[in-house]
Amino acid sequence: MSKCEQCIVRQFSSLKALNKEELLRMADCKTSYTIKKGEPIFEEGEVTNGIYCIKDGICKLSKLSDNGKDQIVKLVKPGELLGQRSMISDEPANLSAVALEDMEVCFIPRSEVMQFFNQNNQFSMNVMRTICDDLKGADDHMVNMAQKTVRQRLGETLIYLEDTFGKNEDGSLHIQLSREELAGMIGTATESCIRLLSELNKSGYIELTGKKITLLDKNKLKRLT
Amino acid sequence: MSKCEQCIVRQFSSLKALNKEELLRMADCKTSYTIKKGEPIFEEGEVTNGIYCIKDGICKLSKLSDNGKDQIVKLVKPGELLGQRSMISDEPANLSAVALEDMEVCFIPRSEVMQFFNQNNQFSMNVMRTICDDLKGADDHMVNMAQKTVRQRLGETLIYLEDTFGKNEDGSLHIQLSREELAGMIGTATESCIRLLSELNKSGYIELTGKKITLLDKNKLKRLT
DNA sequence: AACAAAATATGATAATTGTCATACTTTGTT
DNA sequence: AACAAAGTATGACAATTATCATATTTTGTT
Repeated sequence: MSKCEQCIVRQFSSLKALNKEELLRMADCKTSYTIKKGEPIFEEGEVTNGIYCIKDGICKLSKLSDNGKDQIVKLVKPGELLGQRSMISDEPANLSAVALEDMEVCFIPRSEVMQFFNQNNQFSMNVMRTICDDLKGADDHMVNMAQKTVRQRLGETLIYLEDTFGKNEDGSLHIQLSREELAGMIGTATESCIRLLSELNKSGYIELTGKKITLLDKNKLKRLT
Repeated sequence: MSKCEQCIVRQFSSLKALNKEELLRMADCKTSYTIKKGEPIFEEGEVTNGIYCIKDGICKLSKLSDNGKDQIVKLVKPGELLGQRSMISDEPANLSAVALEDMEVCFIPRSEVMQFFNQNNQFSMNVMRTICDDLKGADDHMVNMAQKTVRQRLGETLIYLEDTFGKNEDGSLHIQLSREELAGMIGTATESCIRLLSELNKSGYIELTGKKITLLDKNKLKRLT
C-alpha cells in the first residue's frame, strides 16, 4: 500500500495541511479503486460516506434534469477531492460523478476525514475555501447559463477546456468529450452543439478533424455574438 | 444599543451557536444601518470586511453580466447572514446586495467573526453548512437555467416566491418585484417576462391586478411545458 | 392637480434554438 | 472482415425567445 505522502492529491488539495502522522493514518484506512471510462464513482442521491481523492483521470459531475438531459456542472481533474460538500452537510450526493477517462481514485471514510476536520484547523480551513471557491464558480456559471447565448457558451467552454486540460502535440484539445457531453456542459441539444461546431469550423475559428477539436482563434471565440 | 440576544438573526442563522459572552462582545462591536429600498448594502467587487445580519427587509444578490443585464442569483430574507463566503475566502464580494424593501441590518467586523469562527466549533460548523447549502442551491439553480425553458423557469419562480415570502391577505404574492427584477431572476428579457405573465393571466394560471400577482393554479404552474 | 419619468403592456419581426428525420462515419465486437 | 451499435452530421421545420417600436398605465415630484 502506498503512503499518500507523495500523492498528487496531497500536493494540490486540502490534504496538504495533513502532517506525517495524519497521512499515515489516512494511508492505513484508504481504499484504492480503478474506475473505467464511463463508469460512475458515485451517483446522485447515493450516500457516499466519505471523500474520493482523484489520483488520475478526469471525471464529470452532472445532474439529471427533469427533461431527461444530463447537465454537467463541473469537471474534476487529478489532485482534487470529491464529496466534501456531502460530507459536511451529511447528505447524499447532489451530483453524479462519472469517469471521462480511466481513473485511479482513493476512498477515505467519512469518520477519518471528520477527525482531521475537527483536529486540524488548517485542513478544515482548506476544505472551506475549496467549497467557497466552488460556490463562487457555481454562481458565475449560473449567470453565464442565464444570460449568454448557446454560441457564446460554446466558445467560452472550448477555451476553458483548452486552458484547463491542455492541448495534444498537434494542438488539439487534450480532453475528449463526446458531442453529447459537450452539449451537456453548455446546456443545449446535442444537434445544436454539433451544428454550431460545424459553423465555427467553416468560419475558421476551430478545426474539426474526426473527434479532435483544435482552437484556431481564441480571441474570436471569446467574443462570439 | 440592543443586545443581539433576542434578535431574529440570532435565532435563525449560524449565530445561534454563540454563547452569552460572545453575544455581548458582538453587540459591542456591531454597527446598525437602515437601508432604503433600491440602495445597495454592498456591490460586486467591494471589499466587505465583515458580515451583515439581515434584521428586516428582503434583498437581492445579483451579478452584472457582460450583456449589461443584472442576473439575480439569490434572494435573502430576515434572519440570514450576508458575506460569509467573502469572509472565508478573504475576497471581495462576488455579488451585489441591493435592498428590495427598506431594511435593517447590522454589520459585524471580520476580525470579530473570525474570532468566533476559530474559537467556537459549532459556529464555524454552522457557517460551513450554510455555505454548503448555498452551493447545492447554486448547482441546482444552474441546472434549471441550462435545461428549462423561460416559461418553466417563470412558473417555478412564482411558486418559489409564494412559498418563500408568503401571500398578502388577498392571496397575492407578498414580495414585490418589478417585471425587470423578475426577468432578472428568470434570466430573460423584461419584455419576454411581461409577455409570459400576460399569457399565464389569460390562461387563468395567475391573476394580475396592477402590480399584484396572485397564483391561481400552482399545480399547473409547476408543470408548464 | 399636473406633469415628467418610469414601469408595464403589446405588436411586429428577426434571430436563436429545439425537434424530428435521415444519412453518414466511426467504433467495438464477434 | 463483417456487422451492429453508437456517435456525428445535416436538412427541414417548428417553437421559443429577443429585439425594436410604440402605446398605455402608474408613480413620484413639484
